Amino acid sequence: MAHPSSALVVVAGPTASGKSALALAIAEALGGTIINADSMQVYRDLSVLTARPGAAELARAPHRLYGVIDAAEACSAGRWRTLALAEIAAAREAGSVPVLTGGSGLYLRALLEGLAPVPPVPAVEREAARALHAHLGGEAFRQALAARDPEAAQRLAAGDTQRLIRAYEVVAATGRPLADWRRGQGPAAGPPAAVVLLLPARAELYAACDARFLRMMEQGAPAEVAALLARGLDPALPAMRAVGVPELAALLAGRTSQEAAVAAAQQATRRYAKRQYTWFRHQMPEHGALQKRVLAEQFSESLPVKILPFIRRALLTIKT
RNA sequence: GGCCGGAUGGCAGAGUGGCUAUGCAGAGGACUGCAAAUCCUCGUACAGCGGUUCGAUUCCGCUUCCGGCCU
Repeated sequence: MAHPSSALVVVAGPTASGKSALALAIAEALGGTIINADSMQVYRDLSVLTARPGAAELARAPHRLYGVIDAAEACSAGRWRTLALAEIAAAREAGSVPVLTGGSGLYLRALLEGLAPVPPVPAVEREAARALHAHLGGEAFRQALAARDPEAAQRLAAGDTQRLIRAYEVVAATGRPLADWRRGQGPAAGPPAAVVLLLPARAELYAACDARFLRMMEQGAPAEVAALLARGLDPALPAMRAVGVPELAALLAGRTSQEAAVAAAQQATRRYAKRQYTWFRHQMPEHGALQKRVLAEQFSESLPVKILPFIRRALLTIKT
């Protein structure tokens, strides 16, 4: 027997804003299932460093998509979306409200707005694009792209390696520019949702970021990184580039002091949080099937009480 | 007390008689399949007061402060 509403709950916000705690409180109150929407918490090898929920939290509500992918693999917005849709369906099947939480804006958007139906680009094609970029350099590569996708070449900066390569591999593999694929799709709205956005004051959040990293150090972050490094994986893999991994790797290699490594990791966290603010302020989907509430504060014991009425109401009134 | 060397944007650190680096921090922004990623943009700062000069952050003097050495 399914839950009366087919809407889902989304708790978003920058790192260390307390979204996991809020999501947990909401899931407990509604009998929901927490589904991870964080690009780094999906990796099995990263637990302490990504502030993954611990045993105590896991016992309070079902958690899905945490630590389900090996660090040797690269997740992606598309792959995550497929996994998330399956988990959402499974939760509903079980009569549980899906509560999505995580700081990866692109993932949330892919879910809430849909993704252009670009067919998967074959690995050979991707490798070819990367090799060509490495060979030509940014500006010449951009010009090479202009021959096939003038619009993208015009829009992207020569230094924007990642997007340049993506645009190139898509035209190369499909014969159609990325923007073309997007147009074909239209404004495909995803599932209806009640969205809670946590945007605490900057100084307050930065302090929380700093304190949390110190806690991670005590909880064994260096050992976690040591174990990851021992696998000898490609340093270009996403998991290898998570905040704290390069910094602690430098510490373990004796290239820096503990104090410097911690400071660098804290700073990387703050920068990441800053980018998340910009994203959540301007890029979060807005459409008819979404009801959004923005809270300018961090998680606190009183927050769930404050926000639950909105969520309950939204779940009942959202058109499905 | 004397001699010498410094004083540059939040920090580090170049430099020049007119066009006022750079790095880091910080801020704003972009963002459709590696997103904890990948990028873009943003700062007349030259210790104070006089003087020289068409023009001083750059030259000179004094003051203050900071270092070093000497007594």
